[in-house]
Amino acid sequence: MPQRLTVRGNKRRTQIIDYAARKFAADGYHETSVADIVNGLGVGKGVFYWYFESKDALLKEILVDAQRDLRRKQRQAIADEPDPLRRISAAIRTSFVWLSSNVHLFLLLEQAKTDERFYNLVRHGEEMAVADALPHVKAGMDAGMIRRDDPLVIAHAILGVTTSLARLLIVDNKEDPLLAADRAIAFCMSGVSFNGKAKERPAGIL
Amino acid sequence: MPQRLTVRGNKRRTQIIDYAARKFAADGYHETSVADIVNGLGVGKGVFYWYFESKDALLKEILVDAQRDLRRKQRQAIADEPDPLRRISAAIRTSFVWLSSNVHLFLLLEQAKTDERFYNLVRHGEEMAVADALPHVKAGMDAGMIRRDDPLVIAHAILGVTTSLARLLIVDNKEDPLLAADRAIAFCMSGVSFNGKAKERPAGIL
Amino acid sequence: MPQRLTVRGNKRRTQIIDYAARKFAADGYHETSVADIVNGLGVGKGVFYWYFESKDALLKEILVDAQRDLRRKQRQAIADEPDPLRRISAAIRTSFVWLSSNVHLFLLLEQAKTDERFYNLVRHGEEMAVADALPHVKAGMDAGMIRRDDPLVIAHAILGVTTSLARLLIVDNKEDPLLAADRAIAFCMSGVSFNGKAKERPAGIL
Amino acid sequence: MPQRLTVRGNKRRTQIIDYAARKFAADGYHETSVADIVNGLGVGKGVFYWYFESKDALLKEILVDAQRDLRRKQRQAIADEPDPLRRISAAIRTSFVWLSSNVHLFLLLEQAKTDERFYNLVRHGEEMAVADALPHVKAGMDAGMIRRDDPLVIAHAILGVTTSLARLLIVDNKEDPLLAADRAIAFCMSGVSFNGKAKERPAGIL
DNA sequence: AATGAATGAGCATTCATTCAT
DNA sequence: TATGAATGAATGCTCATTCAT
Repeated sequence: MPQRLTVRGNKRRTQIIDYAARKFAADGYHETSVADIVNGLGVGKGVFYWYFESKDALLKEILVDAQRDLRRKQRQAIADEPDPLRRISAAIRTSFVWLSSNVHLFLLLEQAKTDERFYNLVRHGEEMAVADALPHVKAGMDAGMIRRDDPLVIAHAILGVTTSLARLLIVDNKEDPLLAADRAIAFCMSGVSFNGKAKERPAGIL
Repeated sequence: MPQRLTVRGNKRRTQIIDYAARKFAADGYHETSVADIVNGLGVGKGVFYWYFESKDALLKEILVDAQRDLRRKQRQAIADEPDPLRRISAAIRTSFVWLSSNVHLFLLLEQAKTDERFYNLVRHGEEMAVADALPHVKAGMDAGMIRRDDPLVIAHAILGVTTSLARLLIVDNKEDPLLAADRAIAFCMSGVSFNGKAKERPAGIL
Repeated sequence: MPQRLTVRGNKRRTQIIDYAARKFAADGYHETSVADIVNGLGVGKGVFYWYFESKDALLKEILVDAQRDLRRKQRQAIADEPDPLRRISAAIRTSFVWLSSNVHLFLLLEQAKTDERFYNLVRHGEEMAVADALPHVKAGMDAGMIRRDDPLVIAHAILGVTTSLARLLIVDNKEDPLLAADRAIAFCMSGVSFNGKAKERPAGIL
Repeated sequence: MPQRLTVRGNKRRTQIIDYAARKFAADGYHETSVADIVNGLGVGKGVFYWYFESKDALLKEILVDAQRDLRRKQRQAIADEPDPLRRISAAIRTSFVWLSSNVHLFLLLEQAKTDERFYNLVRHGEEMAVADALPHVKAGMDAGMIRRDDPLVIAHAILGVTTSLARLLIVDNKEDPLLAADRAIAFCMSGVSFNGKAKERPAGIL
């Protein structure tokens, strides 16, 4: 609501965003009341509405921020990589690394995606991530490295594998993100079959 | 609450379950009130609590029913298939067919999975589906048809691809479920690469 | 909110309307909370919203009902009166009688008229009252009994005198409504001057 | 709160009073928050409470100022007029002129009159206006120019006509105030009947 | 004089659940 | 079995007012 924030104000704002994101992820958006948030922070209820127009607006901001942050990281990771398959691998790896240090945001995104009110927002972010990946998938096809299919389908399948294994390996099993990424990459490259020519040589930590 | 239901009572019950499931899927569980349900059915509020202990209990029943139904269908489809890869393909294909005629249940399951209160329930159902698939994955590995990795990881990756492409191709694009399934199978079999020996010969409709 | 009300329900509804109207008039609409109303009636908060969509909706209903009631009474009083001036007098007299037994509704109408949200509603009711009076004013002009001016202006002036003297004589001084009406009629007929030919012979109760 | 204001401080104060008066009149006192006022003026919230003890106190000051201003103007207009009826006419005319250039204050007074908290204040101002008019009404009666009735009733009736026609002709129809005043005067002088001897010769501007 | 931040009681409204009939 | 009525805790949000700087 206020136009310009002081340094103190900006700290408060960030504090609320961070606390709320974790609480939403842990207890659920609907189950977390504004009262829970402000009480948890030990501030008055008015503080919340000083910084955010509504509870919905806060979640939207969290979601947009999270997706923007992940996207930015992915672009950086891909930037210097000429090989299409390696680009895709790098993107997957970045996702796992980002996710493992932002588990709450991952869970929150998954949650929001199933809520009519936020579905479009999350979906839009995903579409952009998919759109980012599309050129590389196409380039891979043109270079004969990737089998021909609708690139959109390929991209969504990769997203599905990433999401699914992130939940299993990172959230539940708390595995190392780079090792987990390698397994997702392996599946995306050759599915259940043995490595074909599409297999890239992983540049992971080990 | 009631022990035994008359024939009429059973119809009412089923009617409520069906209406509620669609409403929950369309508008969201939290956004759908018990009043919405009973008003939509043109009955009094007492009816609801005659048949169900609570709103939560109703959703749980819907979820369990849905997962049981899908699982039963998958078992039937797999029963006569000796080849491990074909079993997996058949399971995927069954999922797509079931999903395409139960889109609301698919969406509801996705939704419930992100809700703390129902997460364990849905997860438990998924674990069973994964458990069902596990022997086939292992058999495939033993037969040298599937590369060696943690079978659980493979199973979850397949689940991720299925879920992701079901949403894209069935829910959003309303594609034919068997064609959609073939694309998911293709990805699961060989990822982005060209079909290796792991590729099964599809036995789809065409 | 409910479609059909039982006898009991209708009683409750009327009870709420009546209690709220008096409370609104006494303490002010804004100053009276829904909690005040339900506590005053000794019922739960949900009861209010079982019968009314909102606090605003309740006030609107009170206002419309009040204006409809007054209008109906005025029409009855005028029905058998052939003389234009006597019709006007009868309408004024009816207003005073109605007002004296519905002081709270009078005050509430005055209050609502100054509230942006209800202004149009009240104004619309007044316009109808004025429209009811217009033909008689015109008839009086045509018959040479009323001086020529915009009938709308005349009608509003009469309304102004009625409102103003009702507040002074009925609300504040608690005078007899018929005597009070006679004073308003006298002013409307000849203003500050002595009775000219426009003076009607009062047919008041005494 | 502050005892003495600097020149700049006085300007601020006047600025707030003026802005708030218009906002209150346009949107309603309750609907206008202190935040609305300070934001509309582009100043901080503290400013408001530097100059005014409370929101209520501000409105009270606006109301008192408005009534004092109108009263002062009426006294000036009446000062040199010996004829009782002409005095009354002059007062009515002054009201219309003042109202037409202070529509927001007129509306605000009407609004405040229906609010328990401000009723007494506004009423007190009106009583003083009535008290101002009373001697002239009495003088008119003594001179045989005005029919005998309770002067208070006559004065309130005049006030009612003025208020009612001001709303119709000035606020709604935006008529010329002097022409509008003439119509109010005509009604006050002879009601609906033709001009008797009570009719004064209007000394309006034209 | 002025600002942005903070307070917290209060408000309208919702809704799962219970109850009398 | 079924209904309409009732409950009341909880929620998101507002806003007059105060405070630290």
